[in-house]
Amino acid sequence: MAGYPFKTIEAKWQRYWETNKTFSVTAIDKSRPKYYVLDMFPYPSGDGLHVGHPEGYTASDIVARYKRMRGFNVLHPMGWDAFGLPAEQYAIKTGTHPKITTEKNVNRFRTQLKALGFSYDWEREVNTTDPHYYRWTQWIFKQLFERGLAYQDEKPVWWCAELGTTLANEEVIDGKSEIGGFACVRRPLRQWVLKITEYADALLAGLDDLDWPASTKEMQRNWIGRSDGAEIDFAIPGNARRIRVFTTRPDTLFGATYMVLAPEHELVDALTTKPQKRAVAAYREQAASKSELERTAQKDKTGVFTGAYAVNAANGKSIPIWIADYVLAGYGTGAIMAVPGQDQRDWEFATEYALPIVRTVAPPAGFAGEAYTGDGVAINSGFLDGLRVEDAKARMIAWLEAGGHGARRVNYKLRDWLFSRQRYWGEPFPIVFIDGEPRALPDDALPVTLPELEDFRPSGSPEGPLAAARAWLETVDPTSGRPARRETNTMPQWAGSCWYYLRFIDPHNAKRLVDPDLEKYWMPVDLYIGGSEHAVLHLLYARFWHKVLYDAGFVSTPEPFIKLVHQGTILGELEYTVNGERVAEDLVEKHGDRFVLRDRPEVPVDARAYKMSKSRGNVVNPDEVVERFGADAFRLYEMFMGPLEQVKPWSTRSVDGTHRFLNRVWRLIVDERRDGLAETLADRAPTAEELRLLHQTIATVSEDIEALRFNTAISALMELTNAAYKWGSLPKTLAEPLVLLLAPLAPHMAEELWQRLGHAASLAYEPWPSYEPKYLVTATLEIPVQINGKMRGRIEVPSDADEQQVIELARADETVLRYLEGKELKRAIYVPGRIVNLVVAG
RNA sequence: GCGAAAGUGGCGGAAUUGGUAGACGCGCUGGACUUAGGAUCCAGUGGGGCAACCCGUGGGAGUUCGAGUCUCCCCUUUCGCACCA
Repeated sequence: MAGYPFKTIEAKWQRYWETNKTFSVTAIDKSRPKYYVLDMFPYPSGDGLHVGHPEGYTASDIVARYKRMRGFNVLHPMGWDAFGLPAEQYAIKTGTHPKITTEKNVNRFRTQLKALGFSYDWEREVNTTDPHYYRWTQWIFKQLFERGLAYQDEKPVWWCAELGTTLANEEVIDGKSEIGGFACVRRPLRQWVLKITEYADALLAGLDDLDWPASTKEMQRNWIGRSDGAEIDFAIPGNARRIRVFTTRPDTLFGATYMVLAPEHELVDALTTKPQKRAVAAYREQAASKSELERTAQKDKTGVFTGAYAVNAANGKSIPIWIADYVLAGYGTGAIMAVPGQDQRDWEFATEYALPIVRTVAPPAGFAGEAYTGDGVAINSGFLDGLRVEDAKARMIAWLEAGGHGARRVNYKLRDWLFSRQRYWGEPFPIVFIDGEPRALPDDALPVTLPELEDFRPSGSPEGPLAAARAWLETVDPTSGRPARRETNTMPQWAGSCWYYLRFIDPHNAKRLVDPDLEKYWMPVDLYIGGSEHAVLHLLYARFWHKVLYDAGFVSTPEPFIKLVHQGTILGELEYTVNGERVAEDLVEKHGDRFVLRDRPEVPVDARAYKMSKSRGNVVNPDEVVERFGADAFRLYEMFMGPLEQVKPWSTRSVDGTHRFLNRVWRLIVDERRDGLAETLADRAPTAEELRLLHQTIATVSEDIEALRFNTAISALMELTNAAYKWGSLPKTLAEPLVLLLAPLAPHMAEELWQRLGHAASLAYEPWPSYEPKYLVTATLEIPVQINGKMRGRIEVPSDADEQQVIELARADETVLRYLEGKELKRAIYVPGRIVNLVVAG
């Protein structure tokens, strides 16, 4: 296959960058501005890289290289988020220690990434499973522990039998584990929990100033789930206890006609009257047997009367207390005041069980719905009557507080973060127990390293497999000298990724997490690129840890990641199917807005791209693409596919396009037969047109890279190259900037061309070509002419012509005249430099 | 069900944000050079029509001199959330 020798060139420059430490930022001039561009570091799986990884990595690499040429000190590191289930599951299956598997996978990933020419400072590589690294993960945990932000609690938690471990709320979706999709159940266990709820408001408020995708911010807001309202206590005649509820609508208290407790509510037993005991017990049992999934899936409201009554303090009325599973034990206080007039769920329940409904907000005239949840004027509400919702809320809260019936209250959906796992392959806790009391180990006892084990299997008990490491387990507390027992749980996968961006700044520091001066220089991360699947997991956890470190004075910024971008998923190749069977593309054609079989047009064909998966067999291996087209063409193609953030289908065939483009650039400058520069490379002064196009390209490419619009940056470079072919030659003074513009995108080829153009050093720090608007000025402009809004022709006008002149020229144009004949010109619009529109009648 | 985003050639996508729709690329058609080509170069390529022209950005209405872009209704797709009191 003819073409430029990408294999030789790419290997050559990768070696060059490595030996010359081209991208090292260890000795830098700190008077220059900094730019920290970070990728979400990968979990080094056994499958190696897939084409989705390099999408984000290429984007960040382009920015990193561009910023270097713009004079920034650029921090662009890479590492491994290597604790986690797959290595451990592999260990269970084969007996191979996860350390071995991890090392092998990391080596493979590193080789693959290097083959793509990413400009990482490899001296800063970190690995979360390295004791030198997790020593500091443990140290941060200690900070949390010592501040009361890490505590042990026994509460119902998610337990996944299949994975043999507990999971955090964020890791359980619809009652199934996020990894593997295994069923999970709620089970009370004593576990480590991090008090993320204490940071709920800070995490919420911090979002406002972040340049993040709106959808991601919204997801975090929803996850935190702040709602403002009141807590109200309901007295129970003949009982000293009160039922406390949370409501966002204290203004509707007069309409609370009954109460509902979650079936699990602690007061249920005490409240239930004798005659109701059986029905209540049966209902509770039935509710308990339902999985979380079944419970959320069911839409109809069921419940049972407890036989007890409470007093509505607002109107002194006695209201019945029910239990129903539409009230969740885990939210608010696990009990509600039911206001069927203003809440649709309560309305449905009240209708089902013939409970009274009282409207306390007047619905608008003609309102035909059931419960009315909108704004309006209070009715049937004593001292609130006539007030609008907002005012009524405030008045009611004041009344509740004055009478000791309740108080203003903010409630969150966010729960504290369940932080322990019953697995082997994770960070051990820096904690020992003396007489059952947890104590943090002193700093010089860190890291607590993982003991060797024969059997990595989860024990199925809350202790986890580490409990089997007898010699490791029993120890002596260095502080008190007393015998102690180690914590046998490990930290979740997310721990190591909560702070890795800080370690990249100072990866080899044995004394501190990160040197404060370096931290001040590099933080925050200016651009963070990674998948949206971490919107409420990693990205929320990391912000939480960061805020704790900020409050403790270890970091200087309240937020870690200023700008965040999610790359869109790359789907498999477009597939044509009939009833699930693949059909070759050339047997298919489009009829109207659908695809059908060419020879049987009555058969519809489904055309779509699917998520890459082993089972579907549509996974693309980047190694093969690089082998065939080269890393530069691969990088270019991934960026040329479409907008970075968009989901888009892969097309191996289309990689040919960017490969061809690189070949065209190559041949414009290099002639291998002459073993030197191409004849097309001309030693002449550029023409005005050439300069104009060059500077337009500089402007476009610069703006597009800044805005991460790589697809249009590449097309601009293609246009410049195509033009050079039309010109028949390329002046050397254009070739150099062209090569520099190409450098961030296709760095290997750019370096090689730069060298062949006579430069000794790498172009990595060569100044970015500067754009000069003066070259864009032309003597005449071509202005399109519309008549009644329809395109009819084009005129050439002097670029300094005024409105009147342009309109005169338009009216005099031959083609335009045909349309004006016999008609009356009613109006003429000229948008300077843009367009002329002549409005005619008759 | 609720919320958000998006629907443009055979395909991926452009369109200076209200001003020449389809840049760039894939694919396709024709030609050149070639023993050959899945290499390269040149030309063409939204649909209809011999043409002048007409039609065209999911569908329908509207605002405007002018709408892919703004407004309203509907359809479809994708992504979130899903009894949160």
